[in-house]
Amino acid sequence: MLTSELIQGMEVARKLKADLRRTPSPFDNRDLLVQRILSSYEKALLILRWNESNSKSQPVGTATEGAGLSPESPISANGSPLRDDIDHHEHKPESKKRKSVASWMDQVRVSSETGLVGPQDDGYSWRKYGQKDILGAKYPRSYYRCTYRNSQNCWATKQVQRSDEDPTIFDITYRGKHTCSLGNNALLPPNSPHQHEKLDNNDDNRHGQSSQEGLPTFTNILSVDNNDPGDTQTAYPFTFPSTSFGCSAQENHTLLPFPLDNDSFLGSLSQTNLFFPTTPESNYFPSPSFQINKFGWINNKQCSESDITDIISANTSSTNSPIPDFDFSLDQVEIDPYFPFDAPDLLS
DNA sequence: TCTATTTGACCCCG
DNA sequence: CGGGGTCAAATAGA
Repeated sequence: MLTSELIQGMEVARKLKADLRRTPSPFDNRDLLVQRILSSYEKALLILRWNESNSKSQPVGTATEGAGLSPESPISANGSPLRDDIDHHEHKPESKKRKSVASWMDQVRVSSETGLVGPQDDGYSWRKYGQKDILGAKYPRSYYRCTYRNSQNCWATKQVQRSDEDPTIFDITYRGKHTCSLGNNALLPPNSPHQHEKLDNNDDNRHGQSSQEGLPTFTNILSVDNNDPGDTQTAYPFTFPSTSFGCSAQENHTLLPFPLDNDSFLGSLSQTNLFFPTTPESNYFPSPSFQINKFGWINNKQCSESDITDIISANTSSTNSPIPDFDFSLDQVEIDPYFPFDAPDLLS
């Protein structure tokens, strides 16, 4: 039933899309918004299917493909990205058995307009601790850990890998949950502005200035890692706030048209607090404009997971502006569908 | 002087 | 043995 309901909603959204195309509107965003709605449905369906057949293979397949996750992206590809996590529990890494920590991937696309950057902030403060050339990858992978690892025992880490095929896309794999104040609050403003830049610089600069990339567009993709044992997955509740949230948060912004209420689906989204759980962050949004249109926006994602390894990917977006990530519930995984796939249309 | 990044070495694991 | 992830000394920047 859920599936059929989703399909139905998707169909309606498609009709709306077609209808919108017939009638020019002042809002350019409309089409984009509709596309996002569709993407959310697609993701929901994918997830649903995935859970049903969580067995083994990648569930995500379809979804991601659209997104453009590089199939080969090391991250996703690896069979066991999960393994790596570090033990949170014990601060000491030594334990041989690593407990799996939740991990999820985000893809961020930066369009190059401006030149800045690479992937951006997700609102947390990260410290780079390594960079490696990855076999088969054109660009090196950068490793970051939470700046507050020592001071607050926050063991969250992330890896940033620029996509070979599309240098404007960065695959970001997050591992572990933030236990630092930023994480808890979810969203404190990123205190350190520097980080943003750095992030970008690193990856980009070295290898080719990516800096060209600007901010603006991103795509997010959701990917799920299969690695996990199927069970876990099922466990997660997925919520997709994504798209909506960007909008919702900023309500005023242009995007208004966003129909949150209608669908159950959307409705659910709205529920998710993800977005602004703590409110304060809302302020952060970079700029008012930062919404969907052009600038970056932000997405967050989070997931938390229990001990099982899981990976979920969500999207992140990047923009220069600081954006907070929201962490919230651990139990749930949240995914932002922001834009699900890179639908070419959408972008640009 | 302090903090963050760079980068080669080291370690673990398949 | 080699790849991927992390460490940590050296270095850069504020």
